[in-house]
Amino acid sequence: MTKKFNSIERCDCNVIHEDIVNQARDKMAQEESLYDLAELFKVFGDSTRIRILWALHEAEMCVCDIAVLLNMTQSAISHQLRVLKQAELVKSRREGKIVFYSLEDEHVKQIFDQGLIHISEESK
Amino acid sequence: MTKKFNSIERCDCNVIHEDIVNQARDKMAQEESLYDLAELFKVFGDSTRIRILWALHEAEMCVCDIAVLLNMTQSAISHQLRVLKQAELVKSRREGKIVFYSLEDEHVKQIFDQGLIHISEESK
DNA sequence: TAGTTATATGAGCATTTATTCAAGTGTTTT
DNA sequence: AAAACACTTGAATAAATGCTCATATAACTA
Repeated sequence: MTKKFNSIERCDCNVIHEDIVNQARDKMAQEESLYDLAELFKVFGDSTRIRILWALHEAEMCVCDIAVLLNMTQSAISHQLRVLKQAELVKSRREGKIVFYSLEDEHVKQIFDQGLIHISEESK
Repeated sequence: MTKKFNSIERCDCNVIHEDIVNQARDKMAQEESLYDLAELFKVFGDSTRIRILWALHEAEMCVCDIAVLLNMTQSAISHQLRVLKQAELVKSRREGKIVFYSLEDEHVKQIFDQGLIHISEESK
């Protein structure tokens, strides 16, 4: 009854597997950008944003075109484009009244593809 | 004043860019698994889960080892391992009282790597 | 059998997030 | 200059999410 279940206490495993834990600790330190990585994937982890990216991979498009394509309001699309721009996944170009959006670079496609490989393996 | 701002109405662009929009529409139909893809990236889009995956890439580990490594409660880790397992990113193996978790396959690493490439490009 | 250890799980709570609504900016047209 | 158009933005709201706490389960141990 003295044991507090919800505290971060060491258990016997931690001692038994000490070398494994320390090894993993080194690996964690090695990659300090794991938080940035999570932020990047968070941007991909929304169906609206991923559909925008997928559409832009075909062609440069303006906000209202994307809106009708995804059957959503311009406002909603504009908000999400802002997120995508902050993540440096898309860039924009103004031509008069119209603002055209396109993919920032080619990595986007590669991140997509790796994900799709996993999806297709899953459904086997 | 008759214009409703927040409805999904066609604008002049949609007519002017008709072929581009239709082309993109074909591309959307082509990949009906975009929602699954978003779900996958959503799992990667959390720092706790991505650190778990990163740790497991080094070695198979039990729940309490991961907990001390990330300085979090066993409960929190267990909840996240459940999410990772449902996404088929990790698998588990029981050995007496202890449950060992490991990566389901090698795609995980590749998805990681693509993300890291983007991160490193960004910070240039 | 009772107690301990390792893990899982359901409910509750606080935070984040995606969308909507309303109002704004910037550009073109009349 | 005024109206129309394409887009942006801030506030509000509803839904989703991650963690905590308490409890449950499963395996081992005394």
